[in-house]
Amino acid sequence: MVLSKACTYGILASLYVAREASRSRGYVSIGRMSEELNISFHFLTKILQQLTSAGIITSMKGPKGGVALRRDPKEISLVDVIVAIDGMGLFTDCLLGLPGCGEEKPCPVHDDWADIRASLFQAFRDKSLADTALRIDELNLRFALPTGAKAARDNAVIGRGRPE
Amino acid sequence: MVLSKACTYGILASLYVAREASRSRGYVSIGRMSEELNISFHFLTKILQQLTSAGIITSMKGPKGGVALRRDPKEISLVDVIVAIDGMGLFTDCLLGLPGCGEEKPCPVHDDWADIRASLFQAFRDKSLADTALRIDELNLRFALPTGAKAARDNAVIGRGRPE
DNA sequence: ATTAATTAAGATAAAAGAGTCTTAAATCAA
DNA sequence: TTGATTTAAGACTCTTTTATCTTAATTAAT
Repeated sequence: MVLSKACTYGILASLYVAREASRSRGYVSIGRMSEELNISFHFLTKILQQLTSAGIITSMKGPKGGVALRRDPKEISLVDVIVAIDGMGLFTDCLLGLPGCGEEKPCPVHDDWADIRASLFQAFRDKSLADTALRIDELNLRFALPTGAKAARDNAVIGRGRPE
Repeated sequence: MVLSKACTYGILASLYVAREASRSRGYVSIGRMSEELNISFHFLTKILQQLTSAGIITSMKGPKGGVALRRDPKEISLVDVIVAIDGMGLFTDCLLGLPGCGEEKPCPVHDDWADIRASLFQAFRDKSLADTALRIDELNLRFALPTGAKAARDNAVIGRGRPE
């Protein structure tokens, strides 16, 4: 797996918050978000805490509490979210896990992987939450996780409502 | 992690066998290979069994036994090894783990990731064990895993012998 | 045939990742 | 102030991956 599950959840949640932010002011409830995205509430909470300590979101306790983006969604890239949860490893580590691999002492696949991970980094550094959230609405893209195993078919899509 | 540890070990082992094959005939001892690559013998054995059942290598028991490539190393690509151990997921799955993500029903990052995973596939499909093993010798590339934690510095390199 | 060397295979263990549960702390509303 | 709501934090469980250990099966050499 390229991204950890926690990281993919973090991205989906960030996009969800970015979309909500463009609709109404105020904080987005984690409980509601976990239901709509079909992500375990407590697990999601932990992930959002990581995003909080990374300075990507802020949180507020109590009624009407929840989370909100800390900066303008135009200024937050997907790389920011990925790095906050999975670290820089994807963009820096040797594909074969050989420590010390680099330009001076490359591993057998260094050159190819270095190119590819660089384009990965570039693609996701240039993709802001704002852009990506906008694309979701414009193209009516897939977004939420399926509710069950079989749900891989009747794809849940935010904005159209989800099947019970 | 992009590739599982088992998969990176499988690649290193395949390259090792390819290099040995170009030197002497006969089977390559798993015990010796595990020592030189600093990979746990029993774990490596299991990985090689996967490569065996995938038709990439053959094995022989008994004295002078070991493993050998089943086909011409020019005809075995890194993709073959990766797929044998980690499956096709890296080259087919949605980055965000959304099942059903595809051209018709893309996820928010589908387009970028589809490009990148395609170039990943292409790069490693066009890289044969023969080519890669040759490059190791020509450029005196890094190859083996470090023996310990600190060994990340005094990088072990096959062909120069390893420090005790 | 016997023995030593070597891979195969299965059981077990340790570590990491993913997910759940409980309690505490903060906030809002009445 | 009290109570309800919501996030924070830590302990705990479950699963998968990684690694080890033991025993069996096969082969070569004597």
